Amino acid sequence: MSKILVIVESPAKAKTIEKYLGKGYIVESSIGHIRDLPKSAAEIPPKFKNQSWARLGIDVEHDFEPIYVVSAEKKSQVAKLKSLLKDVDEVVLATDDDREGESIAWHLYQELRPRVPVRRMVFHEITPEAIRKAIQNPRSIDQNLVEAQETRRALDRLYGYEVSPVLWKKVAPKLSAGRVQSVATRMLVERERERMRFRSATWWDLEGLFEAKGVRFPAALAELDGVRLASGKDFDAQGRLKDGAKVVRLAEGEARALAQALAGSDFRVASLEERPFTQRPYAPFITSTLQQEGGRKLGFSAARTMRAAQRLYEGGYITYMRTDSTTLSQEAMDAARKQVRSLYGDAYLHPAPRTYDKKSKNAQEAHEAIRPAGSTFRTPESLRAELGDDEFRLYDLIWKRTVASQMADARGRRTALRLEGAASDGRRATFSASGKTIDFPGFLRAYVEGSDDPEAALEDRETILPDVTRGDAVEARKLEAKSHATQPPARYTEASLVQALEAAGIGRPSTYASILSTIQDRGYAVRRGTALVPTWTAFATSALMEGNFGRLVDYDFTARMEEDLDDIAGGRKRRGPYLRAFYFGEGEGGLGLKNLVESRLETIDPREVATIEVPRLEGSGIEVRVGRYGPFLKRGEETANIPADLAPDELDLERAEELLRTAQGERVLGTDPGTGLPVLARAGRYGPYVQLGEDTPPAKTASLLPGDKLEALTLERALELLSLPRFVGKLDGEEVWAYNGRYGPYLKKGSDSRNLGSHEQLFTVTLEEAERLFQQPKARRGAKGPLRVFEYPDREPIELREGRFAPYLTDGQLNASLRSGEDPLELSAAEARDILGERGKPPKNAGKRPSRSAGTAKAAAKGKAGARKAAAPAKTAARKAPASRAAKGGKAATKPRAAAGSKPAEWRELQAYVGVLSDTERRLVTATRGEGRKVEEVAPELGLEVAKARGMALQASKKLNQALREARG
DNA sequence: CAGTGAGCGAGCTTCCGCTTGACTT
Repeated sequence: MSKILVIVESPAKAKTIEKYLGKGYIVESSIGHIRDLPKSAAEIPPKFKNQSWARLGIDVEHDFEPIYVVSAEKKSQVAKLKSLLKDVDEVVLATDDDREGESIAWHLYQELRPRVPVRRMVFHEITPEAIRKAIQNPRSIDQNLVEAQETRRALDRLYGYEVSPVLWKKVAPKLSAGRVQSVATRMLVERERERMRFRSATWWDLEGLFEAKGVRFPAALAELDGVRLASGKDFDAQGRLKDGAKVVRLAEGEARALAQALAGSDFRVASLEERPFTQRPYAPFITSTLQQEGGRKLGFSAARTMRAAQRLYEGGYITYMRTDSTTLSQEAMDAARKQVRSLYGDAYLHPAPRTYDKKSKNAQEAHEAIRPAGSTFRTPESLRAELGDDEFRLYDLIWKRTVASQMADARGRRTALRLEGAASDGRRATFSASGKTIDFPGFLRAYVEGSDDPEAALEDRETILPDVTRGDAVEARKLEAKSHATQPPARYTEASLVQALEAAGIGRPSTYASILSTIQDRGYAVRRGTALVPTWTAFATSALMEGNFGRLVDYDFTARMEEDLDDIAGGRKRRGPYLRAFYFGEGEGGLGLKNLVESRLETIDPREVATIEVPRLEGSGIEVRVGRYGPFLKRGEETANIPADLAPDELDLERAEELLRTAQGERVLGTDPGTGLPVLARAGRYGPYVQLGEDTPPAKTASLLPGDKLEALTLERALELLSLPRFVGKLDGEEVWAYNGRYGPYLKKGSDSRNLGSHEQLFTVTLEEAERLFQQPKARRGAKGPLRVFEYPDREPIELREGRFAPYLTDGQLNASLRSGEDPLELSAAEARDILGERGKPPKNAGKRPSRSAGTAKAAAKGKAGARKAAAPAKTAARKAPASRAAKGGKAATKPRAAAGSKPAEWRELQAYVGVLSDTERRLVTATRGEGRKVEEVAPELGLEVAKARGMALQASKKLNQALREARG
């Protein structure tokens, strides 16, 4: 008997199908994609490593030929499939019937290279008949569809891997950009910008409680003397009444006076309108709506909803949970209708089977809607005992929604009632009340959709009005003036962002949940309650993207891409030309990503990118910037960290001033008894420190030591820190001092120095210990020694040393760092030799450059290409290099000094270069540094604000130092 | 976003979309 191997994507699906197919069939799964472009350097096959395009995983020079690798976690599955292949006579590739599914089938074919016949087929429904029918109608792999997928993959890779590095260099390392996440982030940012520009308007009205025929009901003032009362929709986002709005706007006093004037008035029914309505049930669940309702009704995050759904699917309780199709199979339709009839009766059944149009853009519809599995739906109650809590609640939701989708419309009436009364001042007031009566609940018996807006949900409930007719008297029980305010547009929640992305055709059901975690993991958004609040980093990134890669964050970008992919799938376009236009800019309207990125790397000024526009701070001289240590405010030389829990739209001028006043972390600890000067704790660019005196420059500063916390610092400890350096004693006639330095604690004796083991030793080290330390050679090469030494008969020994970044190997000529997977303890001599041979490199700075300034180095490296714009790129480079180092968790220790080894220059040395300064700068520095006067005193004479003068003085000093360095060569 | 002296050495971060465990807590 012949055997057939059927390969599907999901193991759970494989299990189900195997049951239906029975003997003669082996059903296995690929577990999704089996191959992909290499993710990182470690996955790139060695033979491509030297190619300039290797980091992309796509040979952009040869028609965008992709490199595919079987990722580590799929290797065992691929091996399993290969071994199963040996014993079968035929292979059936039954992956999903969409672009990705077709591609998986093709990759399976490529990777497995079966020697037996291969057929491609698709199931749209998992029932014995449907599967048997599919098996009888095989087709071949659709190469155009595969090509469309490959195009999509390449475009996403090129976008992500070309643009992300721009962010690393201009904003912060490890950030990312991508077709989906960058648009998602932009949506959050744009909404927050609206909120930041928003000005609220307030108005007043009257709310009354009326009674007629024994029924009490609320009604609100709608008109005054026939003119409509202003309400929220009459105001614009600036809090102004819209042009041409013919309305009355009541102020508080007027509203209260009117309430008084109406007290005791007679009211009559002026009009009564009744309109019938019907309401259709909602479409069965797809991934996005399931996530939305899971969030609204159950309070689940998108990820939690999907975890529960996955378990339900694996247990065979529901159909596949990653779908964009609202279609129910015939089997499901029958089951739902049967259940409606038995649970609610024929009256509740919609006369004909209901179908729902696909509603999302770019839907691929490879699966059916999410619904209870099987041809008979099990009721939630019957599963109570066997399901976990989350699963039960989610199943209940799915079951209700599916059943409701086949039920009858709800029918009811909406009534609008208007009441009139005359005020004592002669004005005529009209109140309106609305009611809603459900005559026949239909599907509402089973399911009411949740809402993001609880107020709207409340209004949705049934409201009963008394059975009155025109002219009937109505009694006012209570009349109250009430204030209202317009609200800014609401922030996105996880659910509403998914909805917005889906509406724009961006992202796929399988990725919605991970999009949300990506933008949170990258620090573009944080959750506050259910709301997603964009961070300042998101503002900086989005502004960069909008200003420099506008087309890539266009909301229609994906939509246009999808059209092009459809053309490729339909054979009307080719992958090559399309990608060449996108990447190289060939052809009309081609984007030309490669050149765009190159030119933007030159032109984008990181300082500009780091500065964020905040409308409410315009003209105040206060800037918001994102720096290495997070967002901060800046006004001249004053700075203050912006607390993480302050949402961008909450930062107004008042708050900003307050933050600057009590600069975060900055506080006065007390007074130094010795000098009488105040002791301040502050957060600086090199971390927290304490400062003696309020002047600029302060009398003294000292960094906090590793165990110290800025928030918990005491005056006592601060004074201790400020007491450094400590005089330890005299050795050989020279003074020994204990310093806390850039590279840690150390002892200094004349021009000689030694590291100390711990910071506490600064306070405890004795002269005897110091003497011993100075007797030992300097703690460099010899002191630490290699971790291990590998010896070889035929070559120099190789040493394994502890490095600043990671352990590394060296033989004196070549060095190579160990990578994450390589254990320094497990390493063998042979491996060490291989590693050094494979990627050993001679030291870069073999004692050539006097300056380690990154700015100089980068500018120099740019050489010919950058010569034209030498000034601008140099500035760029100077800032970005320290940024990338610092963010790695390295402290100030790795910051390069502009001029190694130079001491702060003396004024008399600098004086010679005042020619490089402007007139004002020169007068300022001469007065402060030359004559020792205070900035506060000099500033008014020069017509400057003190803060500005401080900044100028600092700039001037930098210029002078720069000039001095240049002169020294 | 403060100032406080030394120096061998790097390699990586990142995309979107298809799928589950294998890990630990």
